[in-house]
Amino acid sequence: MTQLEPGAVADSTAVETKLGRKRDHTRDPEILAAALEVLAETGFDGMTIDMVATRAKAGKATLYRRWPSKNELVIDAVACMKLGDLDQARLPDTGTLRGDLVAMIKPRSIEDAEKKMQIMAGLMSMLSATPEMAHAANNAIVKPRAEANRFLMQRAVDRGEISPACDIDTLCLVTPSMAAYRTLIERKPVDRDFLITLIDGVLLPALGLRGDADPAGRGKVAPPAS
Amino acid sequence: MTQLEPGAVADSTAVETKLGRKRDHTRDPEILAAALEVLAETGFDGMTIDMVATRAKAGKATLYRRWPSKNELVIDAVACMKLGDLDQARLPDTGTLRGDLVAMIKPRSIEDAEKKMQIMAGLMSMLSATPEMAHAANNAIVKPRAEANRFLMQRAVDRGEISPACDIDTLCLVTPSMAAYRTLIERKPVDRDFLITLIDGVLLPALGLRGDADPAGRGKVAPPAS
DNA sequence: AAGATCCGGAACTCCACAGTATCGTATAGA
DNA sequence: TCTATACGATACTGTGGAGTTCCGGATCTT
Repeated sequence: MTQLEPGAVADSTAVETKLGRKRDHTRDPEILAAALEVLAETGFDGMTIDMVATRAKAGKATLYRRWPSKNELVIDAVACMKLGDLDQARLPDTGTLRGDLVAMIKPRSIEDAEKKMQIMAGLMSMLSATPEMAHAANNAIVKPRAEANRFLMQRAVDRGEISPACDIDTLCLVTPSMAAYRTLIERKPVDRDFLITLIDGVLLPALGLRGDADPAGRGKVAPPAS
Repeated sequence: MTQLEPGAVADSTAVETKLGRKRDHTRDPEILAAALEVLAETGFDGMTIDMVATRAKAGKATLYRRWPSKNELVIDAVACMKLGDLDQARLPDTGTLRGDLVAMIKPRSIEDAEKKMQIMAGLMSMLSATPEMAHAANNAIVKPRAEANRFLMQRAVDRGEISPACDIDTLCLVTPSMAAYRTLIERKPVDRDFLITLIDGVLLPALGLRGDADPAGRGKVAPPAS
Protein backbone atom coordinates (compact mmCIF):
# COMPACT_ATOMS: atom_id res chain seq x y z
CA MET A 1 0.00 0.00 0.00
CA THR A 2 1.27 3.40 -0.86
CA GLN A 3 -0.39 5.49 1.74
CA LEU A 4 -1.52 4.93 5.27
CA GLU A 5 -4.43 6.42 7.10
CA PRO A 6 -3.18 9.63 8.60
CA GLY A 7 -5.06 9.13 11.83
CA ALA A 8 -3.82 5.78 12.99
CA VAL A 9 -0.18 5.10 13.53
CA ALA A 10 2.47 7.29 12.07
CA ASP A 11 4.13 5.88 8.98
CA SER A 12 7.17 4.13 10.32
CA THR A 13 7.62 1.68 7.49
CA ALA A 14 10.27 3.23 5.36
CA VAL A 15 12.42 4.62 8.08
CA GLU A 16 15.19 2.28 8.97
CA THR A 17 15.49 0.46 5.71
CA LYS A 18 18.13 2.80 4.38
CA LEU A 19 20.59 1.35 6.84
CA GLY A 20 21.23 -1.48 4.47
CA ARG A 21 21.43 -4.64 6.50
CA LYS A 22 19.73 -3.05 9.49
CA ARG A 23 16.34 -4.14 8.24
CA ASP A 24 14.66 -4.98 11.51
CA HIS A 25 11.00 -5.60 11.47
CA THR A 26 9.71 -2.10 11.72
CA ARG A 27 6.10 -3.17 11.78
CA ASP A 28 6.49 -4.83 15.13
CA PRO A 29 4.80 -2.12 17.17
CA GLU A 30 1.67 -2.08 15.07
CA ILE A 31 1.48 -5.85 15.10
CA LEU A 32 1.93 -6.09 18.85
CA ALA A 33 -0.67 -3.40 19.40
CA ALA A 34 -3.08 -5.25 17.14
CA ALA A 35 -2.40 -8.45 19.03
CA LEU A 36 -3.27 -6.74 22.30
CA GLU A 37 -6.47 -5.37 20.86
CA VAL A 38 -7.64 -8.69 19.53
CA LEU A 39 -6.58 -10.35 22.74
CA ALA A 40 -8.70 -7.97 24.76
CA GLU A 41 -11.68 -8.45 22.49
CA THR A 42 -11.74 -12.18 21.92
CA GLY A 43 -9.37 -13.80 24.41
CA PHE A 44 -6.37 -15.93 23.63
CA ASP A 45 -8.28 -18.93 22.39
CA GLY A 46 -10.71 -16.96 20.31
CA MET A 47 -7.93 -14.97 18.75
CA THR A 48 -6.61 -16.07 15.38
CA ILE A 49 -3.43 -15.06 13.66
CA ASP A 50 -5.48 -13.85 10.73
CA MET A 51 -7.36 -11.47 12.97
CA VAL A 52 -4.13 -9.95 14.21
CA ALA A 53 -2.67 -9.74 10.72
CA THR A 54 -5.79 -8.13 9.32
CA ARG A 55 -5.99 -5.67 12.19
CA ALA A 56 -2.37 -4.68 11.67
CA LYS A 57 -2.83 -4.55 7.91
CA ALA A 58 -0.09 -7.14 7.67
CA GLY A 59 0.22 -10.53 6.08
CA LYS A 60 0.10 -13.66 8.14
CA ALA A 61 3.50 -14.58 6.76
CA THR A 62 4.94 -11.40 8.17
CA LEU A 63 3.92 -12.46 11.66
CA TYR A 64 5.50 -15.85 11.27
CA ARG A 65 8.69 -14.30 9.93
CA ARG A 66 9.04 -12.56 13.25
CA TRP A 67 7.50 -14.88 15.86
CA PRO A 68 7.69 -18.66 15.72
CA SER A 69 4.21 -19.23 17.08
CA LYS A 70 1.05 -17.63 18.33
CA ASN A 71 2.20 -18.20 21.90
CA GLU A 72 5.42 -16.28 21.44
CA LEU A 73 3.61 -13.44 19.76
CA VAL A 74 1.20 -13.03 22.63
CA ILE A 75 3.90 -13.27 25.26
CA ASP A 76 5.88 -10.63 23.44
CA ALA A 77 2.84 -8.41 23.11
CA VAL A 78 2.12 -8.53 26.81
CA ALA A 79 5.75 -8.08 27.78
CA CYS A 80 6.13 -5.04 25.52
CA MET A 81 2.89 -3.52 26.73
CA LYS A 82 3.21 0.11 27.60
CA LEU A 83 2.72 0.63 31.24
CA GLY A 84 0.63 3.75 31.40
CA ASP A 85 1.54 6.73 33.50
CA LEU A 86 2.45 5.07 36.74
CA ASP A 87 6.00 6.30 37.09
CA GLN A 88 6.61 7.25 40.66
CA ALA A 89 7.93 10.62 39.61
CA ARG A 90 4.61 11.48 38.02
CA LEU A 91 2.33 10.35 40.83
CA PRO A 92 0.15 12.97 42.50
CA ASP A 93 1.35 14.64 45.67
CA THR A 94 -1.51 16.43 47.31
CA GLY A 95 -0.28 16.32 50.89
CA THR A 96 -2.73 13.71 52.15
CA LEU A 97 -3.02 10.07 51.34
CA ARG A 98 -6.67 10.35 50.50
CA GLY A 99 -5.94 13.24 48.23
CA ASP A 100 -3.29 11.23 46.44
CA LEU A 101 -5.46 8.16 46.08
CA VAL A 102 -8.40 10.15 44.81
CA ALA A 103 -6.17 12.09 42.46
CA MET A 104 -5.18 8.82 40.83
CA ILE A 105 -8.75 8.29 39.72
CA LYS A 106 -8.81 9.79 36.29
CA PRO A 107 -10.96 8.78 33.34
CA ARG A 108 -7.79 8.12 31.45
CA SER A 109 -6.49 5.88 34.18
CA ILE A 110 -9.76 4.00 34.59
CA GLU A 111 -10.04 3.38 30.91
CA ASP A 112 -6.46 2.20 30.78
CA ALA A 113 -6.97 -0.20 33.64
CA GLU A 114 -10.15 -1.51 32.11
CA LYS A 115 -8.41 -2.36 28.89
CA LYS A 116 -5.63 -4.07 30.78
CA MET A 117 -8.17 -6.11 32.64
CA GLN A 118 -9.77 -7.21 29.40
CA ILE A 119 -6.39 -8.36 28.26
CA MET A 120 -5.84 -10.16 31.51
CA ALA A 121 -9.19 -11.90 31.11
CA GLY A 122 -8.17 -13.05 27.67
CA LEU A 123 -4.92 -14.42 29.04
CA MET A 124 -6.40 -16.37 31.92
CA SER A 125 -6.67 -19.62 30.02
CA MET A 126 -3.00 -19.38 29.19
CA LEU A 127 -1.70 -18.56 32.64
CA SER A 128 -1.73 -21.99 34.18
CA ALA A 129 -0.13 -23.61 31.16
CA THR A 130 2.55 -20.99 30.63
CA PRO A 131 4.20 -19.76 33.83
CA GLU A 132 6.34 -17.20 32.04
CA MET A 133 3.11 -15.75 30.74
CA ALA A 134 1.66 -15.53 34.22
CA HIS A 135 4.75 -13.70 35.31
CA ALA A 136 4.78 -11.32 32.38
CA ALA A 137 1.10 -10.56 32.80
CA ASN A 138 1.36 -9.88 36.48
CA ASN A 139 4.37 -7.64 35.97
CA ALA A 140 2.85 -5.66 33.14
CA ILE A 141 -0.71 -5.32 34.27
CA VAL A 142 -1.24 -5.22 37.99
CA LYS A 143 2.10 -4.91 39.71
CA PRO A 144 2.71 -1.34 38.54
CA ARG A 145 -0.55 -0.21 40.10
CA ALA A 146 0.18 -1.96 43.34
CA GLU A 147 3.62 -0.38 43.41
CA ALA A 148 2.13 3.04 42.89
CA ASN A 149 -0.19 2.48 45.83
CA ARG A 150 2.67 1.24 47.95
CA PHE A 151 4.64 4.37 47.11
CA LEU A 152 1.83 6.67 48.11
CA MET A 153 1.23 4.78 51.32
CA GLN A 154 4.90 4.68 52.22
CA ARG A 155 5.07 8.41 51.73
CA ALA A 156 2.12 8.78 54.08
CA VAL A 157 4.00 6.72 56.64
CA ASP A 158 7.11 8.84 56.19
CA ARG A 159 5.24 12.05 56.79
CA GLY A 160 3.58 10.56 59.84
CA GLU A 161 0.08 10.50 58.46
CA ILE A 162 -0.39 6.80 59.05
CA SER A 163 1.22 4.35 61.41
CA PRO A 164 4.32 2.41 60.33
CA ALA A 165 2.64 -0.65 61.78
CA CYS A 166 0.18 -0.74 58.93
CA ASP A 167 0.48 -3.69 56.59
CA ILE A 168 1.24 -1.71 53.50
CA ASP A 169 2.41 -4.71 51.54
CA THR A 170 -1.02 -6.22 51.76
CA LEU A 171 -3.04 -3.03 51.57
CA CYS A 172 -1.47 -1.85 48.35
CA LEU A 173 -2.97 -4.94 46.72
CA VAL A 174 -6.50 -4.26 47.84
CA THR A 175 -7.47 -1.93 45.04
CA PRO A 176 -5.93 -3.95 42.20
CA SER A 177 -7.36 -7.19 43.56
CA MET A 178 -10.86 -5.92 44.07
CA ALA A 179 -10.89 -4.08 40.78
CA ALA A 180 -9.76 -7.24 39.02
CA TYR A 181 -12.41 -9.27 40.78
CA ARG A 182 -15.07 -6.76 39.89
CA THR A 183 -14.10 -6.69 36.24
CA LEU A 184 -13.23 -10.29 35.61
CA ILE A 185 -15.80 -12.09 37.71
CA GLU A 186 -18.56 -9.74 38.68
CA ARG A 187 -18.47 -8.04 35.30
CA LYS A 188 -19.38 -4.73 36.84
CA PRO A 189 -17.72 -1.46 35.88
CA VAL A 190 -14.81 -0.16 37.89
CA ASP A 191 -15.95 3.43 38.01
CA ARG A 192 -15.13 6.39 40.18
CA ASP A 193 -17.81 5.58 42.72
CA PHE A 194 -16.47 2.12 43.24
CA LEU A 195 -12.93 3.31 43.71
CA ILE A 196 -14.01 5.99 46.16
CA THR A 197 -15.92 3.34 48.07
CA LEU A 198 -12.76 1.26 48.27
CA ILE A 199 -10.72 4.19 49.49
CA ASP A 200 -13.19 5.36 52.10
CA GLY A 201 -14.67 2.04 53.09
CA VAL A 202 -11.59 -0.16 53.14
CA LEU A 203 -8.22 1.44 52.63
CA LEU A 204 -8.37 4.52 54.83
CA PRO A 205 -10.18 2.82 57.70
CA ALA A 206 -7.66 0.00 57.59
CA LEU A 207 -4.90 2.57 57.75
CA GLY A 208 -6.44 4.21 60.77
CA LEU A 209 -7.82 7.19 58.90
CA ARG A 210 -11.45 8.02 58.67
CA GLY A 211 -13.16 7.70 55.35
CA ASP A 212 -13.86 11.08 53.85
CA ALA A 213 -13.39 13.29 56.86
CA ASP A 214 -10.17 14.95 57.79
CA PRO A 215 -8.47 12.90 60.47
CA ALA A 216 -6.27 14.49 63.10
CA GLY A 217 -5.27 17.99 62.32
CA ARG A 218 -3.80 17.35 58.99
CA GLY A 219 -5.47 19.54 56.49
CA LYS A 220 -5.65 19.39 52.75
CA VAL A 221 -8.34 16.99 51.81
CA ALA A 222 -8.47 17.26 48.11
CA PRO A 223 -11.96 18.18 47.03
CA PRO A 224 -13.53 15.26 45.21
CA ALA A 225 -13.61 17.24 42.06
CA SER A 226 -17.03 16.71 40.70
CA MET B 1 -17.14 -53.52 31.59
CA THR B 2 -18.74 -55.71 34.13
CA GLN B 3 -17.47 -54.26 37.35
CA LEU B 4 -16.65 -50.81 38.58
CA GLU B 5 -13.86 -49.68 40.78
CA PRO B 6 -15.15 -49.91 44.31
CA GLY B 7 -13.37 -46.80 45.43
CA ALA B 8 -14.68 -44.19 43.11
CA VAL B 9 -18.34 -43.41 42.88
CA ALA B 10 -20.94 -45.80 44.15
CA ASP B 11 -22.59 -47.81 41.41
CA SER B 12 -25.71 -45.87 40.66
CA THR B 13 -26.21 -47.16 37.18
CA ALA B 14 -28.79 -49.83 37.62
CA VAL B 15 -30.98 -48.13 40.12
CA GLU B 16 -33.82 -46.34 38.50
CA THR B 17 -34.11 -48.34 35.36
CA LYS B 18 -36.74 -50.66 36.76
CA LEU B 19 -39.26 -47.86 36.55
CA GLY B 20 -39.77 -48.61 32.93
CA ARG B 21 -40.08 -45.32 31.14
CA LYS B 22 -38.43 -43.43 33.99
CA ARG B 23 -34.97 -44.01 32.52
CA ASP B 24 -33.42 -40.67 33.28
CA HIS B 25 -29.78 -40.33 32.71
CA THR B 26 -28.47 -41.71 35.93
CA ARG B 27 -24.87 -41.09 34.97
CA ASP B 28 -25.32 -37.34 35.05
CA PRO B 29 -23.59 -36.75 38.38
CA GLU B 30 -20.44 -38.60 37.40
CA ILE B 31 -20.34 -36.85 34.06
CA LEU B 32 -20.79 -33.41 35.57
CA ALA B 33 -18.14 -34.13 38.17
CA ALA B 34 -15.77 -35.28 35.45
CA ALA B 35 -16.51 -32.13 33.49
CA LEU B 36 -15.62 -29.99 36.49
CA GLU B 37 -12.38 -31.88 37.00
CA VAL B 38 -11.28 -31.52 33.42
CA LEU B 39 -12.37 -27.92 33.43
CA ALA B 40 -10.21 -27.20 36.44
CA GLU B 41 -7.23 -28.98 34.92
CA THR B 42 -7.25 -27.77 31.34
CA GLY B 43 -9.66 -24.85 31.10
CA PHE B 44 -12.67 -24.57 28.88
CA ASP B 45 -10.82 -24.29 25.61
CA GLY B 46 -8.36 -27.05 26.38
CA MET B 47 -11.11 -29.36 27.47
CA THR B 48 -12.47 -31.86 24.97
CA ILE B 49 -15.63 -33.90 25.14
CA ASP B 50 -13.54 -37.03 24.86
CA MET B 51 -11.62 -36.10 27.97
CA VAL B 52 -14.82 -35.73 29.93
CA ALA B 53 -16.28 -38.94 28.55
CA THR B 54 -13.13 -40.91 29.31
CA ARG B 55 -12.88 -39.46 32.79
CA ALA B 56 -16.48 -40.40 33.49
CA LYS B 57 -16.01 -43.81 31.88
CA ALA B 58 -18.79 -42.88 29.53
CA GLY B 59 -19.20 -42.76 25.79
CA LYS B 60 -19.13 -39.50 23.93
CA ALA B 61 -22.55 -40.30 22.53
CA THR B 62 -23.93 -40.51 26.04
CA LEU B 63 -22.93 -36.93 26.67
CA TYR B 64 -24.57 -35.74 23.50
CA ARG B 65 -27.74 -37.66 24.30
CA ARG B 66 -28.04 -35.49 27.38
CA TRP B 67 -26.53 -32.12 26.49
CA PRO B 68 -26.81 -30.53 23.08
CA SER B 69 -23.33 -29.04 23.12
CA LYS B 70 -20.16 -28.61 25.05
CA ASN B 71 -21.28 -25.20 26.19
CA GLU B 72 -24.47 -26.49 27.76
CA LEU B 73 -22.61 -29.25 29.48
CA VAL B 74 -20.20 -26.86 31.12
CA ILE B 75 -22.90 -24.43 32.14
CA ASP B 76 -24.83 -27.28 33.69
CA ALA B 77 -21.75 -28.56 35.47
CA VAL B 78 -21.04 -25.20 37.03
CA ALA B 79 -24.66 -24.59 37.94
CA CYS B 80 -24.96 -27.98 39.62
CA MET B 81 -21.71 -27.56 41.47
CA LYS B 82 -21.99 -28.38 45.12
CA LEU B 83 -21.49 -25.32 47.22
CA GLY B 84 -19.37 -26.57 50.06
CA ASP B 85 -20.26 -26.04 53.70
CA LEU B 86 -21.15 -22.38 53.71
CA ASP B 87 -24.69 -22.60 55.01
CA GLN B 88 -25.25 -19.81 57.45
CA ALA B 89 -26.58 -22.26 60.01
CA ARG B 90 -23.28 -24.09 60.06
CA LEU B 91 -20.99 -21.08 60.30
CA PRO B 92 -18.79 -20.76 63.36
CA ASP B 93 -19.96 -18.65 66.29
CA THR B 94 -17.08 -17.98 68.62
CA GLY B 95 -18.27 -14.74 70.11
CA THR B 96 -15.81 -12.46 68.35
CA LEU B 97 -15.56 -11.55 64.72
CA ARG B 98 -11.92 -12.45 64.59
CA GLY B 99 -12.64 -15.79 66.15
CA ASP B 100 -15.32 -16.48 63.56
CA LEU B 101 -13.18 -15.43 60.64
CA VAL B 102 -10.23 -17.49 61.82
CA ALA B 103 -12.49 -20.44 62.50
CA MET B 104 -13.50 -20.41 58.85
CA ILE B 105 -9.95 -21.19 57.84
CA LYS B 106 -9.92 -24.95 57.61
CA PRO B 107 -7.82 -27.13 55.34
CA ARG B 108 -11.01 -28.52 53.91
CA SER B 109 -12.28 -25.06 53.15
CA ILE B 110 -9.01 -23.87 51.66
CA GLU B 111 -8.74 -26.88 49.41
CA ASP B 112 -12.33 -26.46 48.33
CA ALA B 113 -11.83 -22.81 47.49
CA GLU B 114 -8.67 -23.59 45.59
CA LYS B 115 -10.42 -26.07 43.37
CA LYS B 116 -13.22 -23.62 42.75
CA MET B 117 -10.69 -21.03 41.74
CA GLN B 118 -9.12 -23.40 39.26
CA ILE B 119 -12.53 -23.94 37.75
CA MET B 120 -13.08 -20.22 37.65
CA ALA B 121 -9.79 -19.76 35.86
CA GLY B 122 -10.82 -22.31 33.29
CA LEU B 123 -14.08 -20.48 32.74
CA MET B 124 -12.63 -17.03 32.27
CA SER B 125 -12.40 -17.24 28.51
CA MET B 126 -16.08 -18.11 28.41
CA LEU B 127 -17.34 -15.41 30.72
CA SER B 128 -17.35 -12.48 28.35
CA ALA B 129 -18.99 -14.44 25.58
CA THR B 130 -21.63 -16.11 27.70
CA PRO B 131 -23.25 -13.83 30.26
CA GLU B 132 -25.35 -16.57 31.79
CA MET B 133 -22.13 -18.39 32.45
CA ALA B 134 -20.64 -15.39 34.18
CA HIS B 135 -23.69 -15.22 36.37
CA ALA B 136 -23.71 -18.93 37.17
CA ALA B 137 -20.02 -18.90 37.96
CA ASN B 138 -20.22 -15.92 40.24
CA ASN B 139 -23.20 -17.38 42.06
CA ALA B 140 -21.70 -20.80 42.50
CA ILE B 141 -18.13 -19.96 43.27
CA VAL B 142 -17.57 -16.69 45.05
CA LYS B 143 -20.88 -15.27 46.13
CA PRO B 144 -21.47 -17.90 48.83
CA ARG B 145 -18.19 -17.03 50.48
CA ALA B 146 -18.91 -13.32 50.40
CA GLU B 147 -22.33 -13.97 51.86
CA ALA B 148 -20.80 -15.97 54.68
CA ASN B 149 -18.48 -13.10 55.46
CA ARG B 150 -21.31 -10.64 55.35
CA PHE B 151 -23.29 -12.78 57.77
CA LEU B 152 -20.45 -12.91 60.27
CA MET B 153 -19.86 -9.19 60.01
CA GLN B 154 -23.51 -8.33 60.35
CA ARG B 155 -23.67 -10.44 63.49
CA ALA B 156 -20.69 -8.52 64.82
CA VAL B 157 -22.57 -5.30 64.14
CA ASP B 158 -25.66 -6.63 65.86
CA ARG B 159 -23.77 -7.54 68.98
CA GLY B 160 -22.10 -4.15 68.99
CA GLU B 161 -18.62 -5.37 68.28
CA ILE B 162 -18.19 -3.17 65.25
CA SER B 163 -19.83 0.03 64.13
CA PRO B 164 -22.94 -0.10 61.93
CA ALA B 165 -21.27 2.56 59.83
CA CYS B 166 -18.79 0.08 58.48
CA ASP B 167 -19.10 -0.68 54.80
CA ILE B 168 -19.86 -4.35 55.19
CA ASP B 169 -21.06 -4.75 51.64
CA THR B 170 -17.64 -3.88 50.39
CA LEU B 171 -15.60 -5.50 53.13
CA CYS B 172 -17.20 -8.90 52.75
CA LEU B 173 -15.74 -8.98 49.25
CA VAL B 174 -12.19 -8.29 50.34
CA THR B 175 -11.23 -11.85 51.15
CA PRO B 176 -12.79 -13.47 48.08
CA SER B 177 -11.36 -10.82 45.80
CA MET B 178 -7.86 -10.94 47.15
CA ALA B 179 -7.86 -14.71 47.30
CA ALA B 180 -9.01 -14.85 43.71
CA TYR B 181 -6.34 -12.39 42.65
CA ARG B 182 -3.68 -14.33 44.47
CA THR B 183 -4.70 -17.62 42.92
CA LEU B 184 -5.59 -16.55 39.41
CA ILE B 185 -3.01 -13.89 38.73
CA GLU B 186 -0.20 -14.08 41.25
CA ARG B 187 -0.32 -17.87 41.25
CA LYS B 188 0.59 -17.98 44.88
CA PRO B 189 -1.06 -20.31 47.38
CA VAL B 190 -3.95 -19.06 49.47
CA ASP B 191 -2.79 -20.59 52.72
CA ARG B 192 -3.58 -19.99 56.35
CA ASP B 193 -0.88 -17.35 56.73
CA PHE B 194 -2.22 -15.31 53.89
CA LEU B 195 -5.76 -15.42 55.19
CA ILE B 196 -4.63 -14.43 58.68
CA THR B 197 -2.73 -11.55 57.15
CA LEU B 198 -5.88 -10.41 55.42
CA ILE B 199 -7.91 -10.62 58.58
CA ASP B 200 -5.42 -8.82 60.79
CA GLY B 201 -3.94 -6.46 58.23
CA VAL B 202 -7.04 -5.39 56.33
CA LEU B 203 -10.40 -6.55 57.55
CA LEU B 204 -10.22 -5.96 61.28
CA PRO B 205 -8.39 -2.63 61.03
CA ALA B 206 -10.91 -1.48 58.47
CA LEU B 207 -13.68 -2.46 60.86
CA GLY B 208 -12.13 -0.47 63.63
CA LEU B 209 -10.71 -3.46 65.48
CA ARG B 210 -7.05 -3.96 66.01
CA GLY B 211 -5.43 -6.85 64.25
CA ASP B 212 -4.63 -9.53 66.78
CA ALA B 213 -5.59 -7.90 70.03
CA ASP B 214 -8.97 -7.17 71.43
CA PRO B 215 -9.66 -3.46 71.29
CA ALA B 216 -10.27 -2.75 74.94
CA GLY B 217 -12.18 0.40 74.43
CA ARG B 218 -14.00 -0.84 71.38
CA GLY B 219 -14.16 2.71 70.20
CA LYS B 220 -17.14 3.45 68.11
CA VAL B 221 -15.93 4.41 64.72
CA ALA B 222 -17.16 7.77 63.71
CA PRO B 223 -19.58 7.45 60.84
CA PRO B 224 -18.28 8.94 57.63
CA ALA B 225 -20.16 12.17 57.64
CA SER B 226 -21.62 13.80 54.59
C1' DA C 1 17.07 0.98 -15.18
C1' DA C 2 18.29 -3.29 -13.00
C1' DG C 3 18.68 -5.99 -9.06
C1' DA C 4 17.77 -7.11 -4.33
C1' DT C 5 14.90 -7.19 -0.36
C1' DC C 6 10.89 -7.15 2.18
C1' DC C 7 6.05 -7.13 2.57
C1' DG C 8 0.81 -8.14 1.88
C1' DG C 9 -2.22 -11.35 0.11
C1' DA C 10 -3.91 -15.63 -0.74
C1' DA C 11 -3.89 -20.42 -1.52
C1' DC C 12 -2.49 -24.53 0.54
C1' DT C 13 -1.61 -28.57 4.00
C1' DC C 14 -2.34 -30.66 8.26
C1' DC C 15 -4.45 -31.62 12.43
C1' DA C 16 -7.41 -31.46 16.43
C1' DC C 17 -11.76 -31.42 17.98
C1' DA C 18 -17.11 -30.90 17.81
C1' DG C 19 -20.66 -33.47 16.65
C1' DT C 20 -22.87 -37.88 14.32
C1' DA C 21 -23.67 -42.59 13.31
C1' DT C 22 -23.09 -47.46 14.02
C1' DC C 23 -22.55 -51.61 16.53
C1' DG C 24 -21.85 -54.84 20.24
C1' DT C 25 -23.26 -55.62 24.86
C1' DA C 26 -25.14 -55.44 29.53
C1' DT C 27 -29.21 -55.15 32.00
C1' DA C 28 -34.32 -55.21 33.00
C1' DG C 29 -38.67 -56.85 32.26
C1' DA C 30 -41.66 -60.43 30.36
C1' DT D 1 -34.94 -67.32 27.10
C1' DC D 2 -36.32 -63.45 24.31
C1' DT D 3 -36.88 -58.50 23.53
C1' DA D 4 -36.10 -53.76 24.34
C1' DT D 5 -33.45 -50.09 25.95
C1' DA D 6 -29.62 -47.58 27.31
C1' DC D 7 -24.95 -47.44 27.35
C1' DG D 8 -19.69 -47.72 25.92
C1' DA D 9 -16.72 -47.90 22.35
C1' DT D 10 -15.27 -46.62 17.98
C1' DA D 11 -15.25 -45.12 13.38
C1' DC D 12 -16.57 -41.27 10.64
C1' DT D 13 -17.45 -36.37 8.87
C1' DG D 14 -16.93 -31.46 8.80
C1' DT D 15 -14.85 -27.36 10.13
C1' DG D 16 -11.74 -24.00 11.68
C1' DG D 17 -7.43 -22.48 12.60
C1' DA D 18 -2.14 -23.02 12.97
C1' DG D 19 1.57 -22.84 10.26
C1' DT D 20 3.73 -22.90 5.25
C1' DT D 21 4.49 -21.64 0.65
C1' DC D 22 4.31 -18.84 -3.24
C1' DC D 23 3.77 -14.73 -5.90
C1' DG D 24 3.15 -9.89 -7.33
C1' DG D 25 4.32 -5.41 -6.14
C1' DA D 26 6.57 -1.73 -3.70
C1' DT D 27 10.78 0.38 -2.04
C1' DC D 28 15.54 1.05 -1.60
C1' DT D 29 20.22 0.46 -3.51
C1' DT D 30 23.60 0.72 -7.08
